[in-house]
Amino acid sequence: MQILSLIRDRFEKALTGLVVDPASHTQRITVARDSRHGDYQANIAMSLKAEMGLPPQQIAAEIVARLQIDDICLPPEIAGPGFINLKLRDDFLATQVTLSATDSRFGVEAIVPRRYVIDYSAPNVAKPMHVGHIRSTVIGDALVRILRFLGHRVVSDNHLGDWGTQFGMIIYGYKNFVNENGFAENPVAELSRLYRLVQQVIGYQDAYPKLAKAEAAVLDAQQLYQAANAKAASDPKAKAGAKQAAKSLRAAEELLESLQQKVSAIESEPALEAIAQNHQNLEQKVQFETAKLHAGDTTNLELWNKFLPISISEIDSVYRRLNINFDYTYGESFYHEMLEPLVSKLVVAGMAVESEGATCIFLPGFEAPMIVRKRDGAFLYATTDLATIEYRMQHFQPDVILYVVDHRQGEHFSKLFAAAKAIGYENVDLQHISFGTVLGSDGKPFKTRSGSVIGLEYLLDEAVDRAYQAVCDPQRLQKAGLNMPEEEKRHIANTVGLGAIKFADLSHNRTSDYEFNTEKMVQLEGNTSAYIQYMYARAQSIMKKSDSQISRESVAGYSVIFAESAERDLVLQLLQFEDALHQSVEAYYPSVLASYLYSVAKQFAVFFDQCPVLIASTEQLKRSRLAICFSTSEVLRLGLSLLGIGTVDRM
RNA sequence: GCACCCAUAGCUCAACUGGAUAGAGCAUCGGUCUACGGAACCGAAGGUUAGAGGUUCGAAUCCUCUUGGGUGUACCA
Repeated sequence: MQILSLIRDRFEKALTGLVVDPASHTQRITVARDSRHGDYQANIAMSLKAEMGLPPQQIAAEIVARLQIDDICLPPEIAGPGFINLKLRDDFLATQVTLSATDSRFGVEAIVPRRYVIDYSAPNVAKPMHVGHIRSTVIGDALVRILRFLGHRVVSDNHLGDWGTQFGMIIYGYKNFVNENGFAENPVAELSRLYRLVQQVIGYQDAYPKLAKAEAAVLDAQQLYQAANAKAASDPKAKAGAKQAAKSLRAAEELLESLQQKVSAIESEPALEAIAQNHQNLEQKVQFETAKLHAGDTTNLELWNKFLPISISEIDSVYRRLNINFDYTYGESFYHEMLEPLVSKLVVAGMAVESEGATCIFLPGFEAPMIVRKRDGAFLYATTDLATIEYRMQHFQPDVILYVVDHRQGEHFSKLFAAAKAIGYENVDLQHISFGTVLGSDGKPFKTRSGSVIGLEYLLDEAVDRAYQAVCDPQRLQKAGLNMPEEEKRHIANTVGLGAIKFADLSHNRTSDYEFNTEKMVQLEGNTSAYIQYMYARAQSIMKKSDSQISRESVAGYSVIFAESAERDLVLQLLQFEDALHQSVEAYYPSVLASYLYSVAKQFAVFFDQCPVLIASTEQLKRSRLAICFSTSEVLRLGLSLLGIGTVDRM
């Protein structure tokens, strides 16, 4: 039962014959922001002033007169400049909540399905996963779950980076620097070491020749800065120039510092320095290995086949912990054979042309073209992405393809989507579900103090450890009267810790950057999953203690009554579950569902505080409150599960 | 240089996409309860929504400019 759409339907009927396009106005009916204005509000009349040429209050009165809604609401009230305020009838709320509680989907109805392909997570194989991979993975997974629950047909696809330069790096690294014993003992760690080693040396070789120039640039910038400052002192108009100069100076200094870091990382270790000396132009050598792999070189292909499962098993272990599954994992390599024919086809059709030796698609509105084949004949990720669209259209016939990828690739996707349209894919809705950066507490991209990235597994471990300490603190458990075996404690810590990481991510508006702070997110108070999980556990505990056996089958016999306002407030929120789901996928913001669940949990805490259940004044009231506990549990458990977060019966 | 994004309470974030007195959580201060597990509940304080104009019944939200930050920018992904 979607209350909002029910109300909108009634308004649409009332507006029919009154205005030109009734449906377009009903979007302006929303949950009341302030409960003093009722439960829902319609902000329609004001915007109809121009169309109807009447004062908004009069329009509102007209609408209300035509509105048939008394089976759901109390008589509507008109307020302020023409708001129509609605308050739902108590008997309606009571009936609906019982009805929902008897349903395993809490009354959420399946809708006309659309076909979705959701492209998310997409880590680079052979590079260790880090905190940056959390967002795509967790947001994508939540969208898959919610859309599926609503009845859509969803294909989840992990577009693994399994064919890129990083393989050239570990192939070269393996051929030249492998520690055989280390590889035999722990291949994942050894590959990761090789990757870092090669990356460091390339970084060094790239940075070293630039050092002198960067030093000079800093000196120049300093001079310019001083000159500009001197000028600004006498001439206020030159102030902007001085600021600009300060900015340039800072940029030059930062560049120099990062170069120096790369250089000293190698020079501080003689072994690394020797490698750098003995393997000049490593970047080109690595590119050569990559090119050989792409060309089908037997040795490199064998190595690729050897390394791939190793890296994938590591990634899979992260997915297993996070309980994330994909329908398909078609990595870049999967599309490899399709690139050449695709580019040829585009060239023949005249859609791709040669420019400066590269094969390009020029797109109106973009300065630079989309390059689909490099001068040296190699293909790029743009090529793969186009081939991927083609493949998905042929095999999945989606109405929508969502790319859950960080915002820095915004321009790439605008180009890709324009190109896809240009080559004939006009009937698919392509959307870049972009998200912000994960920051450290210094407001900069999340890294260790020394600048290296932190492994994802480590962060998961940390969250679980902290959760264990907080939730399974012996004193706390004793005070709560909870006696549990070690195994259960670990299970709880796992559910709470991993939930905390997911929830911290999902509760933020995806387009904002957010600060990653394990300490805070597992602090287990405030806007965290632990708080919600805790409220769920408390509701479970009450039901367990009652002698009546409430269940989905029996709850129909527990009619709901409102003795306190806390009960009505909670029930109203529970019935907005379906609205929250629809709203969260409307523009693909899982954060809408996350904050809905938090406010339900908070509302339950109020109910819990003010409405004794087991010792309620009458048996009827006790049964009503049990039904409310049951319904709350259902919504919290279901809702969290749609975010990929679990619950436990006690914690 | 050009393009896109951002700036909201001391801190971390919301604000249903133009609605009524901008809300939560931390932190601070004060209060409640011999009720179902004190990770509880209630209250106070905290804001010229970076600044200046504009659009209209109405702006944190849309437009213009200014300031400060981030990101991307022809052969990496």
